Parts: sequence; structure tokens; C-alpha cells
Amino acid sequence: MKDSKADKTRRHIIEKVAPVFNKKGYAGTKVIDLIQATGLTKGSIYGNFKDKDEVALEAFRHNYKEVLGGTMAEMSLETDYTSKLKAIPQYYRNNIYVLAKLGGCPLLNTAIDSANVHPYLEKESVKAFRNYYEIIKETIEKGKQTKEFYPHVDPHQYAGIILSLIEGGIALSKSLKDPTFLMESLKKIDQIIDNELKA
Amino acid sequence: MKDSKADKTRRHIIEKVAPVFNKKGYAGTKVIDLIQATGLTKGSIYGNFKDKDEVALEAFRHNYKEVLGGTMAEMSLETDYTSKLKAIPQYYRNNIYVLAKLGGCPLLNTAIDSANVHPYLEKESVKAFRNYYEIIKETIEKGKQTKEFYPHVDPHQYAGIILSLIEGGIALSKSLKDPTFLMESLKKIDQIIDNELKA
DNA sequence: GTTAAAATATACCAAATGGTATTTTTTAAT
DNA sequence: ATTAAAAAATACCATTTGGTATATTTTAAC
Repeated sequence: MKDSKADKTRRHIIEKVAPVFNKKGYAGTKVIDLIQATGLTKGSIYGNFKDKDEVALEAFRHNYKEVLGGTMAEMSLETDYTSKLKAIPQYYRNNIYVLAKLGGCPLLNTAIDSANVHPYLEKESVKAFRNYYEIIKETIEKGKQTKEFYPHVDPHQYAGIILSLIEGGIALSKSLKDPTFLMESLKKIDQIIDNELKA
Repeated sequence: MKDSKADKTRRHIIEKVAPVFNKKGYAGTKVIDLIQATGLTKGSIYGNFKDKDEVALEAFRHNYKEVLGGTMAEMSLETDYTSKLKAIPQYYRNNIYVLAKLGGCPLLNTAIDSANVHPYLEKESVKAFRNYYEIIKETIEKGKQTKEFYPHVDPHQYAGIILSLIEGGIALSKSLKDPTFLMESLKKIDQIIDNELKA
């Protein structure tokens, strides 16, 4: 594992800057914000990154990895597909403070504030969003294969509803400063899994 | 009704600029975008508005009025509270193209991309979001009073779930360019009303 | 139709922004 | 410990941005 000074600095920049981009968006984050967040100078930042775009892209990837990685980690602890699916809302319950400190879900935030402003970042966010959706959909599909879920269950439909409840719940809780919105959405997801998917 | 040339120009600016702010966000919308969207010059725009902030604020109010007004119009056509509540998803079904042309839901978009970037606009979007939530909540409360809905129904909980499904569904459909996400969310709302609220 | 006021357009400006060239400091191989 | 390379800081720069002062055109009251 190569870990030069430059590698450490790159990581340091990405980690410090990731929540800033998530909170302020691409256009709203200025180079001065990067300087303040990292405690480094402009020269140092531009010595390690080509331009603001590259920093934004890496910051988004970092944020997305945190959410996806966290979810996948919880899912992989379970064996049956009901539990795997329930690990998703559980991840958000366990990490509500992480999401708050990050400034909301990077998937939703980046999808919305890179749209029509930063084509490359927008594409990346769509890719990530689709990836997350596919993971949920495939979990439902596998649960059907093992007869855990009803055969008539539509994986696309339920993956969409689950994701909508999560993203909508996070956004609502953040905007209205009331965590119960997200909590109720997550409870609803559990309920849907138990009452509508589980055979 | 006063309707001077300036009033017409103000309206023209707001109408033309409203979708731009909704798509690009506050920080992402530059004065040149306002010039291009309106076909006017900088002097004309600044002759009618104090600054970019004022244009953004009025644009948001315009967008919000469109969504709120549209929803309220559909709701007021109904008499019972089940139908009033179902008028909300129905509004989105009927106006999916309006939302698409606008660039997503102004409530969600503005909440996310004014946060940590434009305090005044952020406040305004929170106020609007809360207002919309209250309307849904009050409709559920009134339905309980008329015994249309079960007495054990929690209006806060269900208003949050309905709003999460709507906002999440719009965001998902926009990002993944697949209107079925929103459609399935709306169908789910109808289902919830029929199976969990209606006594 | 004339004219004063209102509205719009043009020309200009200071600050902010993203980025680069250069100098200084730090790192690590010898 | 020396020193060449790597990294970081400083100083600089062009462009963009939001905004204003001024000139021109349009409106509408008489």
C-alpha cells in the first residue's frame, strides 16, 4: 500500500471537504471553503488536485462510499433476505447523527444540486443512485427466489418505495429539523417488509 | 388592480426565471442566466428588483404557489376527507409534466440547495415545507373528527409518510429518469389511505 | 402631439472567484 | 548530515460575477 505524504494530504482534503460539498453543493462551495475546511493553502490543494471539479467528484465518492459501505456492512451481517432488507432502515436508525453531521443524504443532495450545473458530477450521482436502487431491488429478487417473499411482489416497485421513504424522510427531517419524520419512514419500511413482502 | 408596465415586467421576469432557479439552485443561477431566460438586459432586471436575492425569493414563492395552489384546487373540489387526501397524489399524477418542466419539486429542491448557502431563502423554503405538511396533517385530523379515519391514526406520522413518498418519488424519478418511481409512490399513498386510514 | 416620468438599455466598475507561477519548506534517500 | 525531489505556501493573474451610474427609449397623462 502506497501511502506517500501526498496520499495522506489527498485523503485529508477529501475527508474534510466532503461534508462541505454535501452541505453547500457544488456551485455553493468556493475555493475559500476548501481552504478553511482543510486548514491548507490554495497551492497545496491545487498541488494535489487538478481543479475544483476533481475535488468535488472525489468528495462525492467518499460520501457515497460512507453510506453504501455502511448499509452493505449491516446487510452482510444477516443471512436471510428479510433481515438483509431490514438492515437498510436499521443502518439509518443507527447512523442518524452521521447523516445529520454530513448534512443530509449525499445521494439526494448531489442529485439535486449538481443537476443542470455540473454534468459530470450529475452523471456520477445518477450512477450511484441507480447502484443503490439495484442493491435493494436485487435483495428483494433474491428473497423471492428463496420463497421468503411473495412471488407476486414487484422488486422495482418496492425498491422504489423503500428508497423514496428513506430519501423523503431524510429530507423532511433535515428541513423541518425533526428526526421523527425519518424515524416514522423507517418504521413504515419495516412494516411494509413484514406485511407486504414476507410470505 | 394596478398593472403598470413595471408590474408586467416583474411578472415576466419571475415567470421566466422561476424554473431556472429551481433547476440550477440559488448559487448555480448567475445573472447571465436571468438575462438569457427573460430576454431582458441587466439594467432592466435590476431596475425591477433590488438584487439577485429578491429575484430568487420571488421565484421560489411563484414555484411554491404553483404546487400548493394546484394541490389545494384539487382538494377543494372534494367534500369528504378521504377524497381530499387522495386529491394530493392525484394532483401529482395530473401534473407530472409540469413538475418535470419545472425541474422537480421546488419545496425539496430549494430546501436542499439553499441550505447553508442562502439563509433567507432557506427559511422561506422551510416555512413553505412546514405549511404543506400542516395542510396534509390537518386534513387527516379533520378526517378523524368526522370518523372517516380510524381514531388511532397519528396525523403527524401519516402526513410525514405521505410527504416523504411524494418528495422521494419525485427526486427518484427525476434522477433516474423513470416516472414509474413517482407513480408507484403515489399508488402506495392511495393504498395507505384506503387500508390504514379509512375506518 | 407634447412632455415629464417611468422603464429599459448601455457602459462601466469593484470584488470575488478559480487557477497558476514561483518561492520556500519539508521529506526521505543516500 | 547532505541533497535532490516532493510538497506546500506565497504572490500573482485573468475571468466571472453581482451590481451601479448614466444614457436612451418608451409610456401615458395632459
